[in-house]
Amino acid sequence: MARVRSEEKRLAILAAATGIIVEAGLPATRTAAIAKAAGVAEGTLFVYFKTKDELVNQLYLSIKQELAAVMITTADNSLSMEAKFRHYWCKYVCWGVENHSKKLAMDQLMVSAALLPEVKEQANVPFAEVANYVAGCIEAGLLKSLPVDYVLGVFAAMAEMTINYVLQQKVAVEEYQQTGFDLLWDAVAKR
Amino acid sequence: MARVRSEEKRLAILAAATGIIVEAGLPATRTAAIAKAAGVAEGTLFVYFKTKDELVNQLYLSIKQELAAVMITTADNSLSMEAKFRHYWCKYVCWGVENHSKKLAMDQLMVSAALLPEVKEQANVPFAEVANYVAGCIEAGLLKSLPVDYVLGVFAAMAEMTINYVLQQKVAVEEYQQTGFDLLWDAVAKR
Amino acid sequence: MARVRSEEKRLAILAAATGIIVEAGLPATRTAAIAKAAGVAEGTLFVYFKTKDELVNQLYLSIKQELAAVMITTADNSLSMEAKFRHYWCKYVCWGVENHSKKLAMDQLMVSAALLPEVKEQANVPFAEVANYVAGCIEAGLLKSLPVDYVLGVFAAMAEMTINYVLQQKVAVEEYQQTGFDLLWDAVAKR
Amino acid sequence: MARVRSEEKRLAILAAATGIIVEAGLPATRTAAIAKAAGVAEGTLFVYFKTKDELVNQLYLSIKQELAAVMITTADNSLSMEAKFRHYWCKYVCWGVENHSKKLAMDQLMVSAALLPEVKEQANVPFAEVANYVAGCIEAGLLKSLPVDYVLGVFAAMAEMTINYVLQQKVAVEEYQQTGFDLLWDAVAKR
DNA sequence: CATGAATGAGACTTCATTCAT
DNA sequence: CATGAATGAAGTCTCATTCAT
Repeated sequence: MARVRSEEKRLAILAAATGIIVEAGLPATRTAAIAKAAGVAEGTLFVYFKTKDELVNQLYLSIKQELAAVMITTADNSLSMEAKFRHYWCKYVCWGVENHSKKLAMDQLMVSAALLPEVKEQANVPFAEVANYVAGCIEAGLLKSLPVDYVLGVFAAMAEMTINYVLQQKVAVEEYQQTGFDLLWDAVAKR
Repeated sequence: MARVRSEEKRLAILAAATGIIVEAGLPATRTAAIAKAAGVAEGTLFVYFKTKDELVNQLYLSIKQELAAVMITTADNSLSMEAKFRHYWCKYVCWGVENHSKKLAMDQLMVSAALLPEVKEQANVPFAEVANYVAGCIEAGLLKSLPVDYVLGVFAAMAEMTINYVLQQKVAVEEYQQTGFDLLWDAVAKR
Repeated sequence: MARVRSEEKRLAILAAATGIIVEAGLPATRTAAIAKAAGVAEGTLFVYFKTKDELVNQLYLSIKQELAAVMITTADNSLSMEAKFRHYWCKYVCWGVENHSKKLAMDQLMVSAALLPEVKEQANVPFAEVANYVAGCIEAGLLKSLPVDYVLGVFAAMAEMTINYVLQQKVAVEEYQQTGFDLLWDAVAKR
Repeated sequence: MARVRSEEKRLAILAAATGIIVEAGLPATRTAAIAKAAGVAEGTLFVYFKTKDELVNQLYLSIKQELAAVMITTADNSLSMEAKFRHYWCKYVCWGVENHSKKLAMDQLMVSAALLPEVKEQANVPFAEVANYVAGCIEAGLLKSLPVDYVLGVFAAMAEMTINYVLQQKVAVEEYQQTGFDLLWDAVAKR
């Protein structure tokens, strides 16, 4: 990390980057445009992020961490297994719908060659709790006997798809959050 | 008469582009590199595609059309409804696993700002038959009462996810083709 | 000169070049555009003119020769000295107004680095008669004692300027042909 | 504070462009060559001029403004009408002879398709005073009753021609400055 | 000879990054 | 640290010319 002076500026740059990536796509996102949108000089951006690639990686991390926080820190341990599953699902979908830009920026970042594999891994660390929880559900016979990663994949794929559907069709999030969960549950729950 | 434009060269360029996009990512894919890999001069690329963006759009179209052809032209009309659903699924997943490069290139193309909305739409035309079929299944009470687009979304999301899983985990496609379909069917079939 | 087959095609190319040079300017005039406008294939242009530069030089020559022909071959030897001077002037101005495109193309060609000095000289040969005539007028005391080239320069400058004025102001050529000649005569005639 | 944009560099670029345009012609003038001759990096040229075309237009403007300044700011209001006319003439011709490069560059710029009509117009604004003065001379009966624009056209055509003659024949400017003015005066003055 | 696909040098311009102020 | 002018490598695309058909 570069010499950091103002966390506020760092966040402004990340936020500006998010917006421009969504509007223009990552390859067409110029550091100059990010700087301008963040209200800092072109050179200042490089005080906070050594390179554009570092900015991309940091942005990825920050968004993933935010999502993890939303899903996990709000989880109530007193919930039943299915209720917790539903909790994770709802938080994911709602976050995506409410943070449209961050979600779309993620879509860009995930296919970027600039994204380092180690950062990708690091970004998954906060989700370990979800993975553990799913593993528990499988062990408990609540979910089908499948690899944890596959179940997580189904979970994420359905969530992403549902977010996209809600945003594109401009339907109410509540309805498809419910419907989507029903499909997901039917898919993965042991009968 | 002068030399005639060769479809062979056009395809060589598209194939070369696919490979390089997968290796380097779309933004880092240089027209010079594509031309060289296709075995033509740099200028020749622009004889076949006016701009790099047009090449990108044509590549998107060609891959989508190939997938549609694989799914649809092989479908047997004598199949039962569920069997046809399974047929579509298997063809999709197998095509993705066998055409790893094209699948990964698509992932890049789909988030590209160069991809024109009209081309995106055009690429969906050949899939109309699948959509009609799904609508029929819903009407027949075989599938849950959901919007056709949502079911198609679930179908595609699960298929893409399964392809990725097979490729990343290097497991046998047959197993997850089967497993994946079971999940999908449990998710969307009316009980 | 290249292998010539059809004089008709050669002239079509020169005519097409004239038009496009006027519309787009010489640097923006593409050989492909000339060929298309002339109704021949791109390669055919190079059968008639080895290079674009040769085409430019030939075009310059052909226009200058046409102007010379118009001025000189129509001159009546029975005319008085002043009348002949006026004849040359009128023919020049009228030709320019009636052959707007050729005149404007000349303006482009004359400042082109592609125009060879030897061709420039060669283009002046047909005008020798005018120069001789002017020399005679000076010797005869009709015109001021000035270098022939300077008088010719004044003649050409005034003619070009008058042509431009008529074309830009869209006034009648007859009026300024007359007015212009009066100015020219007052300028160069010995009082 | 960062480095400040230097007028010096801007002028160096314009001067370098002038020289290369004269040597090579406008179409063969490369931005890389201009930058090198100006002693700046290739990219720097585009800090001062967004495009090559803008550079061309700015150069045209700057030369025209310099000529206007030379002609007008040195004019003495106590001069008689004819003397002022002579003053304008002499300044024009001398400027052209002394600033050979700028004069030749202008010849290239004037026929360039890159030159915007609005810039052409803007370049004429500083010459309004000359036009007004000529109008006054006509009204006062000193000059023939002709449109102001036509008289200005004759003036410019004769001046340009005289400059060219002096430069090509390598004769003394003083002589033809005088001779030229006499011709011009005989041409436009009322007898 | 006529055609137009093929060529590749080279043009203009962009943009991440540096560094003088 | 903040600024934004300066940099120059590198990218896309053009176009005069060649040459297979």
